[in-house]
Amino acid sequence: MSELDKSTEQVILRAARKVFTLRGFDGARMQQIADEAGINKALLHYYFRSKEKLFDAIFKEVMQLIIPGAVQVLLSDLNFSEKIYGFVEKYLDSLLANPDVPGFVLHELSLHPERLLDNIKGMGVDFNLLVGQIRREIELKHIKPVEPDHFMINLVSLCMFPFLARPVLMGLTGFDHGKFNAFIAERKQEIPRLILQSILP
Amino acid sequence: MSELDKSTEQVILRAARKVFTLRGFDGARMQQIADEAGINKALLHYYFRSKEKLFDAIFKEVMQLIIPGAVQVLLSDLNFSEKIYGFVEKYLDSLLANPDVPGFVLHELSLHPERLLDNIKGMGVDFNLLVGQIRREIELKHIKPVEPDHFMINLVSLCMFPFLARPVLMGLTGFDHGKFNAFIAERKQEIPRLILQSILP
DNA sequence: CAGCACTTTAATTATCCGGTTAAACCGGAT
DNA sequence: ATCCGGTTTAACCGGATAATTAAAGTGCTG
Repeated sequence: MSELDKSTEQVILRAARKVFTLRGFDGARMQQIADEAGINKALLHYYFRSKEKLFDAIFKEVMQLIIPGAVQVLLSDLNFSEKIYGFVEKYLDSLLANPDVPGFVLHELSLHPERLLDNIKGMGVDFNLLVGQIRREIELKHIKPVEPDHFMINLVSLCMFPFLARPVLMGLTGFDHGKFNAFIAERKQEIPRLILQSILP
Repeated sequence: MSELDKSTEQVILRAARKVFTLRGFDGARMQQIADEAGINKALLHYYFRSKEKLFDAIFKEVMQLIIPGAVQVLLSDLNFSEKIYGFVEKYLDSLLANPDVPGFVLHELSLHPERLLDNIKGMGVDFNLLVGQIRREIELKHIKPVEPDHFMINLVSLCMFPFLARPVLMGLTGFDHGKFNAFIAERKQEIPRLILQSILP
């Protein structure tokens, strides 16, 4: 595999990611991906034999893009407040860099949970480890007793939802691109404040 | 238009809603909708001339299903805490009755914001009215000063997101259908508690 | 009965799209 | 120069699917 190979493959993957995340698997067209990559359909199939194969490739890529980075922070040895601030900051940044990935991923997961959930399992996101962390913090009286399930869902909800609702926000309230980004930036303080004051003793 | 007409039309709309919300516009098949309704494709086109027309019909229906009911509570003359508890309770109930509507709506909105946002505008959801309510409560010192934008987004995020992530929850943690519903029921207390303690003086 | 709205059946058209193929081109490596 | 992997071009295939049509049937109503 030559240098050119790699770069073409990358060009294709970038194009595919754009089209797939924008239109979903069912809405994406191989022709559109080829156009976006500046190549032709034939070459697309030369690299990736089928739409499914191409999709699988970018889905893995995209999952690694949103999940693991921010989780590291939660497993570090910062104190609890710092962890929350750190997580939210990192997570929002990675979502800002890929604003339509969350909607894409959740939509595809809801269409084919069984097939796609394996991708998550096999990538080192250990839900139980996080829950264990929280239980420990409770035992140490660093935080009030909370249901770890609700805590995690609350945290992720508050970070991710604005991206899922972005079209509505931008269409209904006068949000433009810049205003939306500023809004998310504000949430780097807003979310930790909301979460923390509910659980700090 | 006879009684039979109406009931057939209703049968079609119910079938279409099921298939569309489950698979999205691009994933939905007219044949599948006909099967689900227990009729044939020809009759589908007899009532709704095209897939687009049928989609428009159910999209309007579905929007009215999630949006306006719960908002009433916020505009009533309950005190602020009661409003929040009431809103969350009502909203979660209507989402529980239509668990895959949120994902469907947000996905379609992100594909065709311009075309679909009109549906929202023309249905009496006055965002500014809600913001006004919040500002008034602040002036009256019923609640601490908050950004209305963040407040509203926080509230909706916490209610809606679990439904968007339901496939993940049910695939990753051992949630089954009953556990999920119980989890949502818990959130009728969890969400107002979280929200309120951040803004009550 | 006759008319009318609704419904079915079955066949057909037109389009879209994923995938394939063959032939040629190009540039770098052997 | 020759070979070869990457690339282009253009045409094509086959299947899926939305949409249409014609013809007949059903059942209610006036």
